[in-house]
Amino acid sequence: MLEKATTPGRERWREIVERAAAGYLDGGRDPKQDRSRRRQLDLLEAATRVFARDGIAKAKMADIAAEAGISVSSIYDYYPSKEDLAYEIPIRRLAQFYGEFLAQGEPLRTMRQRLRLFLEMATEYAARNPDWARLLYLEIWPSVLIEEARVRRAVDDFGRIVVALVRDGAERGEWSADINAYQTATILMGSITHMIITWLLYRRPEDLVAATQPMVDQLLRLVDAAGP
Amino acid sequence: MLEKATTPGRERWREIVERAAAGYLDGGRDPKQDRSRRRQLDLLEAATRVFARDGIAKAKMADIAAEAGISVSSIYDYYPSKEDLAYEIPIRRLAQFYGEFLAQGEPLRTMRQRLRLFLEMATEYAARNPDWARLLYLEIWPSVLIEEARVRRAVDDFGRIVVALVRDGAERGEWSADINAYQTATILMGSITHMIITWLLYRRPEDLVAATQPMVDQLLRLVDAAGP
Amino acid sequence: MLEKATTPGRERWREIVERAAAGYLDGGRDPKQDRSRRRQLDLLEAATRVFARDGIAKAKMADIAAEAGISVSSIYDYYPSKEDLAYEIPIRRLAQFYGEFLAQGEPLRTMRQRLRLFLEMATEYAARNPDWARLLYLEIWPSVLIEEARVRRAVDDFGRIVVALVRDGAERGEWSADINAYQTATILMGSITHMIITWLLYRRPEDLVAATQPMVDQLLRLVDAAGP
Amino acid sequence: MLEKATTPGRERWREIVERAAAGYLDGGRDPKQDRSRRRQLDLLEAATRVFARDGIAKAKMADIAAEAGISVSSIYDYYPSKEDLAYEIPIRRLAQFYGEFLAQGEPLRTMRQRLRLFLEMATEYAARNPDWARLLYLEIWPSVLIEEARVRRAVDDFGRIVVALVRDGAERGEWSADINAYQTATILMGSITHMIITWLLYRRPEDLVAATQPMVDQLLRLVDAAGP
DNA sequence: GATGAATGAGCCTTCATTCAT
DNA sequence: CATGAATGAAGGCTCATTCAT
Repeated sequence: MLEKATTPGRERWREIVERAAAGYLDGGRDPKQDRSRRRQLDLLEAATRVFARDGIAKAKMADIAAEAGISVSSIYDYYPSKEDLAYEIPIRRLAQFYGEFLAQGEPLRTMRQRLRLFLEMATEYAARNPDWARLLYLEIWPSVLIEEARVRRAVDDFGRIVVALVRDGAERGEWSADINAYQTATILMGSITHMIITWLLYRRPEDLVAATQPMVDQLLRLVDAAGP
Repeated sequence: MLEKATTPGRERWREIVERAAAGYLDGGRDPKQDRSRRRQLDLLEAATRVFARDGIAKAKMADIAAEAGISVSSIYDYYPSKEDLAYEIPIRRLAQFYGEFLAQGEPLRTMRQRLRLFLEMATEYAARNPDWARLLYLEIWPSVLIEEARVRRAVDDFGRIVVALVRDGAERGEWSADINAYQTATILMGSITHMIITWLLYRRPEDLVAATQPMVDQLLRLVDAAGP
Repeated sequence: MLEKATTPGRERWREIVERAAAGYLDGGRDPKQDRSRRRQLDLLEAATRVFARDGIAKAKMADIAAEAGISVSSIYDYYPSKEDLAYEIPIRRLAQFYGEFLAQGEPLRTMRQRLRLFLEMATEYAARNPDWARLLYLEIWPSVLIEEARVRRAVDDFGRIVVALVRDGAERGEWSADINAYQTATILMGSITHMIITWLLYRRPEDLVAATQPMVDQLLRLVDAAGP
Repeated sequence: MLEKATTPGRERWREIVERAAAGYLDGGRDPKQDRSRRRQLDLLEAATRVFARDGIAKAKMADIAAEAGISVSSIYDYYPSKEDLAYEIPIRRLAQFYGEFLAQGEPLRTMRQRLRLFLEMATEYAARNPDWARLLYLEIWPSVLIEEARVRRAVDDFGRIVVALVRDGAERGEWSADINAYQTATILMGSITHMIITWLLYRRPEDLVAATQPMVDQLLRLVDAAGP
């Protein structure tokens, strides 16, 4: 088992995260279009704010354009529809998030550390980007209606990564091999997610990041103690 | 301490649940209007289905009317607007849920049992009423836009009850008095909620209720082991 | 001329007024239906208030029913449509008004007196029944849309009577035979009507009836002085 | 006079008319938007026709759009609601009318002439713009419901101007200083208004403008002869 | 490349009217 | 008789999307 622990095949998490992080590398930049790039990013940020505030369904293209300081019809130069615009945001943001996790998680030694990192990064990212967090946790995540495959996959990767980390840790012997990875991942993700949502809705706890740490401690203890 | 265990002051949960369950006792029924009552219930169920399927924002009154087998304008005999119709559903359903929990939880001996009951009832109720669950967990819960106080309160009571149960258990000495009730409640609720949402979105795990039990076991072990 | 002054043929006004006043004698009362009669009158008064307040086009049957203390569908026992209800009011009221004028005007000696009576009665009636006056002067009179012949006729009789009085006075030698009856009637009616409308809209002058008298004096001087 | 006769203080009418005429000078035109201006004017004229025909309350936006040859939603590019559209018409038209009166009335020598001008202009304007006249005299003027301050003021200015002219004439010694300006104005306005309304409703007299002149003669004789 | 202008499709809501009881 | 209950028809308004300039 120990040998196996070093087998590349076992590093499920890396594989998943790498693919997830690659999601946004969909084209080189045309230097001529840098100004256009900038506009597009402004647009995405403006859209994030408006979607977060009004919800995707009720958000108006006119409001987004105003927020971005461009004309409504210009939006259609970048995205063919409101939906496409809305979906581009999680695709990019999540890919970026996964990329950051990859960079910071790679040097770490244990899965336990990576698990902690992942959970804490999630809250930190949310705390730093509350509009985006609202959009992700309150709009996109729960949306039954989103069928766009790339969005679905990007969101699902979140859970897959946690499951992979738990499994990888088990295989490496960091905790019981009998651990129910799926169930444990549900607890980890659900707890973090719930805390973030509560913060988004009620601003409680006041300091989201600070409150996360002890909870992660408690959650990791659960992992350590995990039986079947 | 043991005597205190029976002191009314300690039974926070009862107080909260009783008030929450009373939410729907807002009027006796006029026997003459039984037919009307029936229509109204049909309407609420039809609305639940449509809201669950399309989301509140995108749901059409015409679809609801068709689903209920009545005319659109008849809906307005019962509710003054789409919003009001949408809000009536969680208000009633949650009150009913709290009422059932009160009835089943009262005879129990320990808070631990009540905690388990509450969490398991949540998944059972969701499994039995998937449309309603979709509406609650995917639409109403995450909605930033709902400001109607009664809805807000009914939803918030969910968390309040879990916190109260944890606290009551601590005071009765069922677990460490140092337990961080709020954090623990976050974990409990988040885990259950996350599992339900995952089931609603992906039908995984296949048997929601069966999958819940071991997770609740694991969660309760967490409570038992809880330190500060 | 004097003989002619007493000739019945000359008394145009009487003929017109008598026919106009007869408008409401459209049926004897069935003693059994006295209660129903009462209800109907209540309804008409309630409708007058609501029509005066909201305008005929915007008035709602529901409001009228509420104001009358009956059910909406009961209204349809009396009148087949909102329009019919609205039109019944001026038909009755005007006939009643013409009847009163006939009674009070008959004993008078001169057309000048009758003219004065008619103009003053118009303001008095308006002052005493402001709701009805609003309905007549602000809704029915200016309405292009009313095509119901009986209403049209009842309203038109108002002008016809004034013209007839002017003509009769001329024939009786009370003023110049060269008087332009139509033009003079326009001035008389327009002035009175305008004063009433101003009062209805702005409550100015405060005392409508008191303000009318000097104006009628001035108007009659005009008649006296009338040339072609 | 003699100079004093020209003293600003006395020229009440000028002050009122100038302010009233200024109502529509609410912005220079952006030359780039000339096409848009044109559309807007077309729209206003189409709306005038439809409002005149069906009444404001019963007029349909769809009909107005069809009449103007544009789409319904385009109307909302110009005016936020049917009411706003309806109110813009009298505001503009009346300001324009007051402006024309100012231009033509200024060079005149006597208030008597101005009074005649004003009354005759009113009928001429109505005869030339029967749709607008219908809207003003049959819909807006009598409407109890219009509370928009600018409309109210524009309409009220009509009466205020007549009163001012009568007063100014009295002060200049053109007629008795004891004249009851308010009552006289009521007669003048009421007569003209009544004649116009009669013409609008029944097309009688056939030639409105021609019929007006002798009536104004008669009315001015009344002013000349006015006592208290 | 950017946008002002225009629109069609659609949806919520209102309300006069009907009818079974 | 009286009415509660139900509805069809209609209309104001919104808004994502298109397109000529």
